[in-house]
Amino acid sequence: MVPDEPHSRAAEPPSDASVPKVVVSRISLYLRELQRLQAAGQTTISSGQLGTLLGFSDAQVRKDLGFFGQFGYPGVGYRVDELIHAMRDILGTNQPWPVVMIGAGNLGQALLGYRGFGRQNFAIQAAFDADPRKVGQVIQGIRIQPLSELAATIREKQIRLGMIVVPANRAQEAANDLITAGIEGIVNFAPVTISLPDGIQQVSVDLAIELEQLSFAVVSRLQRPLAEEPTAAPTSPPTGDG
Amino acid sequence: MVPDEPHSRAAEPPSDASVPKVVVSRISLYLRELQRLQAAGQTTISSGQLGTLLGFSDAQVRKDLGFFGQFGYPGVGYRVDELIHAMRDILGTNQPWPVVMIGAGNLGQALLGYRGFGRQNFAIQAAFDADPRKVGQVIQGIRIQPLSELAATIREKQIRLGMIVVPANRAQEAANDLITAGIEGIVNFAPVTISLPDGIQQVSVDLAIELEQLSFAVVSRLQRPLAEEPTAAPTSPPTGDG
DNA sequence: CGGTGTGAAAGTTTTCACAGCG
DNA sequence: CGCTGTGAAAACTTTCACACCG
Repeated sequence: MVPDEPHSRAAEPPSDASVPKVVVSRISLYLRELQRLQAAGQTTISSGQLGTLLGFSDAQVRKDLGFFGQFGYPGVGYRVDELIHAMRDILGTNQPWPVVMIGAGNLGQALLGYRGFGRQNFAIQAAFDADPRKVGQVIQGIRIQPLSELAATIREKQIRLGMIVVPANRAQEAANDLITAGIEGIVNFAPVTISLPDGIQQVSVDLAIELEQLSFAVVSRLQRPLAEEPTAAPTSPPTGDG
Repeated sequence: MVPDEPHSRAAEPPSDASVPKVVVSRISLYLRELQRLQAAGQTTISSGQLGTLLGFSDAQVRKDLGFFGQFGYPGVGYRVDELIHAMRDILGTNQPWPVVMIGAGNLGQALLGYRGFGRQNFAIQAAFDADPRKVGQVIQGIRIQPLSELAATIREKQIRLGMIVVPANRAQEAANDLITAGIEGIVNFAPVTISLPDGIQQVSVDLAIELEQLSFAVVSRLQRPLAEEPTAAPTSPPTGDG
């Protein structure tokens, strides 16, 4: 327990050692669930309830939160709205994040229209494509711009995050363009490894790999003797509003 | 070392304990890189080279492969084509996987046209939507069907994997439909936790969460003192053909 | 040599268990 | 009471280091 700061409850910066990635990914899951509970009118929740909804132990929920501060009330649990605010502070999403996209193909166009970003304070503010036939088109209210305008737009709109949605053989080039323009973090949807300078953050999403992980899970379960597991029925799932 | 099987080199089933998920996800990355190297004409690779291309240690590459069998030649490394074949055996992608999709909105339509699936032997063979205005439309060569036809189609086409690409409030319902129809694994793109019976595999992709992980990484780096890191230039990345 | 495969050591994450609090 | 926050123990993952191989 920290002896100074006798009253503060807010999120502290990750005071000394860095927080494991897997903890941060669970924070996002907690937040998503809490937002759902908030919309359903629930005002407090215990670590045990929250964990059960997501398949984690109560101790894991508490340990994860413990990396960032003290948010709970002994005997009561956590106040949902407070915890949401704290987690958004942790993740940085109490502030808006304008995002730039490179690649306006099939997938890029779908991302331009994806409703899930706005709620977490992300907004694609500009989109670029190397194909002159795409440039000038307006998709989901965003005009596709030529790459020559990338750096100026990023500067003017103060954009810090980029998404790469180009074919694999163009991805490194797109990354280089983003870095040159001063971007600080990249989500890469191209199915290829890209190299970035130190200090630039990246997250990768490879859709085919997600399916591979699933096919592995399916075939490896069949090869295993498959013990216990009494074959539950898919009728009513836990709707989780305690 | 296994004393029997004096000659076999092929992938063994995960003989006793289960393989950590993180190992399987790296296997997918190794495979992706190996396929790129194969296309570039490289025929052998060492654990050190492969690791360097992906940012892992040589020991980690060898340990990961060690979960599944022995694939290397001391003093030489691994034969690229052999290792690709072995990894596809491990992941299950030497066989074709027909896939069913529920939800033909923005994102679903983009996934119907995504070229990256075919190479790993996945093919979306049928797509469904609850909206009668979508039903009957042909998108990327696939006719959108009504949900009433789901079970029959899955049976006829022997489909084992499903993708959920519906809004959050429909996702559990879609999952239940898939389970009832006999699907064995689900990729869930809806931003909500879904409950499945034991034995049904799932993988989740939440696009907003990916961006959250990125914003966390960006803001937490700024709060940290940011030691060392001599600021490399984004000029020529390692193209990796040793 | 150059490189694999693998026990043993080191490091990391999860679970346990309980003092303390409203 | 019921639940948090947190050290300590257990479980797991990564790195080390080296025998062995062609």
